[in-house]
Amino acid sequence: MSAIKIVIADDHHILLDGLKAMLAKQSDINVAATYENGEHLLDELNKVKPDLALVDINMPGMKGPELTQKIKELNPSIQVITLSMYDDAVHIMEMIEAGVSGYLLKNVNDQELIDAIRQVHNGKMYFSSEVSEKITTLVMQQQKKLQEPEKPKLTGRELEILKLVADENSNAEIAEKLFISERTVETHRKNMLRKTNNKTIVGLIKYAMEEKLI
Amino acid sequence: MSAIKIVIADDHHILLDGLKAMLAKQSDINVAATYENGEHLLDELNKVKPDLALVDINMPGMKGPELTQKIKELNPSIQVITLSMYDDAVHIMEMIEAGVSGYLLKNVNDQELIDAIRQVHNGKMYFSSEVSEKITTLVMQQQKKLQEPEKPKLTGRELEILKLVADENSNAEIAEKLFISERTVETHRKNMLRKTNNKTIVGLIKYAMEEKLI
DNA sequence: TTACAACTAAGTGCTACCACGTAGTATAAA
DNA sequence: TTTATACTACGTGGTAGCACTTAGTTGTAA
Repeated sequence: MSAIKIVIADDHHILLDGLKAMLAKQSDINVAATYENGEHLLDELNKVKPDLALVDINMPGMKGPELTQKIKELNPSIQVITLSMYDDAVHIMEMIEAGVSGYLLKNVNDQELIDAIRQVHNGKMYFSSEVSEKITTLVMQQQKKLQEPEKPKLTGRELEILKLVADENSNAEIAEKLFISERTVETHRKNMLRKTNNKTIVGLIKYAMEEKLI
Repeated sequence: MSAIKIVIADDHHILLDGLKAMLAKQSDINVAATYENGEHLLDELNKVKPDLALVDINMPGMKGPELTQKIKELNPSIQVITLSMYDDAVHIMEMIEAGVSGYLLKNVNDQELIDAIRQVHNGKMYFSSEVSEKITTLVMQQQKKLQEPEKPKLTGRELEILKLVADENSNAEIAEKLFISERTVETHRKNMLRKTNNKTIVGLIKYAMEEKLI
């Protein structure tokens, strides 16, 4: 079986040199080329024809998600593993959506990186443990959201009145400002309380602030 | 003038190797030792007697701030530069408080790192531009805070009542729960309104949420 | 020992808000 | 055309909250 041909893009060339040296020691891995940015990697992609690309997530110019997408567009059979210093949900999700097969944090050790490369080359996916945890949490949150009853939507008029209430206007003042009857203002308040499952205006204000409505 | 004797602690040994190789090329810099964690560095500090320590901020075991403090305790003349992948205010401030002379992000290029080492060795401080910006912002926020009228402080009892109010308890319910008179509850509410410059409970709840009191 | 802050408590009267019900009009969706 | 939603509006009655004031007790700082 021939060596896994990989290319690397990382603007941090101290790391790049280290990676290259370390991976060169592996008989089943062949570092075909390294690049300091995504554009150069893309330029040579069709010429080099790697099996796998190891890309930094945060480079000057093209960022990880965009680079990954472009690699996948040019040749979907090329696997992409990202090396990231970010373990937050946003970065992870962006990269997964872009089509990475692996997501490693930059504090990864040699063996784990090599394992990840081999595993991804065998058609599996690889995420370091911190990243896996984040993904699990995200999936759970997503499911929880789906189970939750959808949030009550306030109408435009109701929001208008809510803002005035939050501004410490009395019902009489609101009625005056909106040229409507004080009764109407009360009706709107009542409807909002019902929709948001609150007993008093206090709960409504808390709801509004949590939902950033005011 | 003799070479600057430095030691490096970083658990990411790919980076460690790269750093060592790169710095070794500088005639005025002598990498005396490298360590994979802070404890080892401290153990040998008195033996090696470096001029300057380059430390990672996030290592297994002892973290950057603690390590920096200990280095400074053992020998205040040793300068510390940290290499961090975090550019947030909390990490930066912790390291500055711990006594670092430089704070560089891990995407630093060779020349900037070398410049930083030389500059810090000459008794100056060095922060990479992103870090400087953060510090500037922080200082400005601090000054703004000082100019602002100090926020009214609510007493413990008042906070207790505020939380119950925010939980949609009526004054009567609060009185019952706290074994005090309803009058007293009213007095506390009134005092809070006065202190926070609010007319109604709505403003007080908004204040409490903004200040994360509830 | 004085002075102050915090917590407690009370009286009185007003009114803003709430509960509950009813209902007409306009607009958009089915 | 029917149905649903949003917006409008009114009545009645009850009460929670607010304004304004005064004041005793306790702990602590000066």
